[in-house]
Amino acid sequence: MPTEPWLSDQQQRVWRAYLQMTGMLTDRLDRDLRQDANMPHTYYLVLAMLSEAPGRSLRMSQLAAAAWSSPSRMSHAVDRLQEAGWVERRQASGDRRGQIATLTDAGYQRLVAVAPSHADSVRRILFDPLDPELLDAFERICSLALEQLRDPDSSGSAGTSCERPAG
Amino acid sequence: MPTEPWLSDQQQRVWRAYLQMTGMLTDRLDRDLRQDANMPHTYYLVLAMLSEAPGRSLRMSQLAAAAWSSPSRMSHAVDRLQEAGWVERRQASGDRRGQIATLTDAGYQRLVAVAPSHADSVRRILFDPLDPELLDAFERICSLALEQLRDPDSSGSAGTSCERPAG
DNA sequence: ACCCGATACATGAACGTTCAAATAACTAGG
DNA sequence: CCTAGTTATTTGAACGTTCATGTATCGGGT
Repeated sequence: MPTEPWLSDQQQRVWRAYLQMTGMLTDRLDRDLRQDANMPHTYYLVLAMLSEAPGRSLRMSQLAAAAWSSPSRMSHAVDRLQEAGWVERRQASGDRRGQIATLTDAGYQRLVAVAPSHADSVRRILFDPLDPELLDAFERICSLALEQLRDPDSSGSAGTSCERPAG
Repeated sequence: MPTEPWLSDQQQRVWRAYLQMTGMLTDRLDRDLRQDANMPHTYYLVLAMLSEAPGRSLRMSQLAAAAWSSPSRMSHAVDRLQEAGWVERRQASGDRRGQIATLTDAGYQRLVAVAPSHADSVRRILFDPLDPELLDAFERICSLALEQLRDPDSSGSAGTSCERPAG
């Protein structure tokens, strides 16, 4: 029903390049962060989001939304970050169900100790090679995909016929 | 030492869009594949790579390379795929250390049953919104990043000073 | 006041990935 | 040969994520 089945040769080529690129990039960032700060990239994002929030604090649900994480994942993550002494939990005033996560001084120091080399890696690998035109294009590509991802339509199976697997 | 510390505002914006886009996309694909075929996306890739190989077979190390996976991960993955009856192991002739993974008929049928809707999702979300220019740009962006990632230089810490975390 | 559903978060088991280490087989030098 | 070192693959424990479920708490109706 939609436009066409399968991917064109170029689309297929780009898709595989995309898969390899994102895989290698997250691998690299994750490995570096684990070496430098003993935490995975997702945990780094939690600290970064908290550091930007007023009072370096966010309710669990807001923190999960900010880091594009599920509530359950954030619960586990804050468990670990709390054990490490980088985040604290506090009861929310007004709503006794609410929990507020706060970045500790130790957590902030950890963050600022690691952030420069992390940001530098991202810039060197991903952005330095792009001229302004390509950067604009990259922004549009991400925005367009996000638009599709946020639409409630594209879910479930829509398969037609089949000859090649098209990994 | 390198060009500049941190990211520009636009780079920061694009980086976060990229993080959210890749996260949501892999989530969506992984969820769909688990529902349709009871396997994660990485396992789908294993089947897809095997299906394209001569004799639908590859040595473990080649399979790992084709799917951009570690040897250990592939070993565990083939364990599971073997339990499911989608892949078989066989001794390599000539090198008694070698193991050859082969896609079974059941595995191939599973693959072709799932592939259309999977490819369709990828196309709808990622490629349909792109005009030819943007698709070209996307290809160049991925290639440039991969070039950086393959270079042996960009590793370890290169941090300078710090004010914002720049998640 | 009570009930019903929704909301906020936590819990625990299952799963996939990673890491370090182990096993086994090949290869080259003495 | 035989030893030392390398290569191919496996193993098991630790970790992070997911899923289904559990436990409070809030809000709106009656």
